[in-house]
Amino acid sequence: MALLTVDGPFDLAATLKSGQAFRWRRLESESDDPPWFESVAFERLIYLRQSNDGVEFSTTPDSDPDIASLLRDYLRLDEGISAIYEALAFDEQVAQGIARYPGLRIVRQDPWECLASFICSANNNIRRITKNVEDMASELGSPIAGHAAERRSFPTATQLATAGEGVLRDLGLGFRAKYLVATAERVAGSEFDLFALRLAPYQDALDALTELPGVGDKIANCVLLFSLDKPEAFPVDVWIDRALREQHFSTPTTPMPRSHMRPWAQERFGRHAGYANQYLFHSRRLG
DNA sequence: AGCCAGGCCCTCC
DNA sequence: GGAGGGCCTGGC
Repeated sequence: MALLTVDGPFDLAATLKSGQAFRWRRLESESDDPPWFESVAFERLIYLRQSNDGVEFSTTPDSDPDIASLLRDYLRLDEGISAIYEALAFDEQVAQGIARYPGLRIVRQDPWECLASFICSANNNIRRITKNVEDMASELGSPIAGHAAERRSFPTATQLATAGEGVLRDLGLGFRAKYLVATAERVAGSEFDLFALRLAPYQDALDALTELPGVGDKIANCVLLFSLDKPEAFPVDVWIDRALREQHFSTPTTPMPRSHMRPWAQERFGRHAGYANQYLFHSRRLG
């Protein structure tokens, strides 16, 4: 076991269970200690637990000496969260969210797993998205070295494309199956470089993503925010729609259509729009 | 029974 | 460009 030191507010449970990533499980704790969270990443089983000093972690297998830096990176532990909070404090609704959930952070996931997971999110609920993602891993992913009977890595684009629509439909993915396969084929091919979008400007990356089947503006912005280093991304879903409508567009005779909300919010919140989004979403959803 | 769930796509206008 | 309907599935 080892420790990741954290600077500034950090809430592991809120961060891992806020609908950004879908493979974190809260394990039953035997005592009053904080619970462990388990996931599969970096071809390993990953365990994280909040402690007074930061985040404890262990992985299996544990042979990689760089795993600590990978986890720091995943959890964005070196992000200057306090400065972001200060920059967003002008908005009353966001400020209330920050006060209620200090330390809720935006993670930095693997882009492919993030993209495939959010394709599953269309017209779906978080509970079922979680099941869909886990079922794809169990059925199509690769086992962890030394842990053949346990959870598997999320399938690569090639693994998903090879499986085909029928297999995914049988797994219960519904109409998303054809989108998953078609997008997996594009990502597995040589023309579309998903990882390279981390270095592309926001608008270029957005345009590229929305060319993919099953990926519209909302899902693209989720992928940009949670995996492609675009902190200005602002996914507008039903919860954000409600939150903004209630706060800012409740009275006008012509209510703002959803398509206008993202530009409006990005103008308002600027380069930290993604954090504003996460707080509006989390606060409104948990009520 | 009918509606909703962190949408997207297609068709019409 | 935008409004309307269909879509897999599961839970209430």
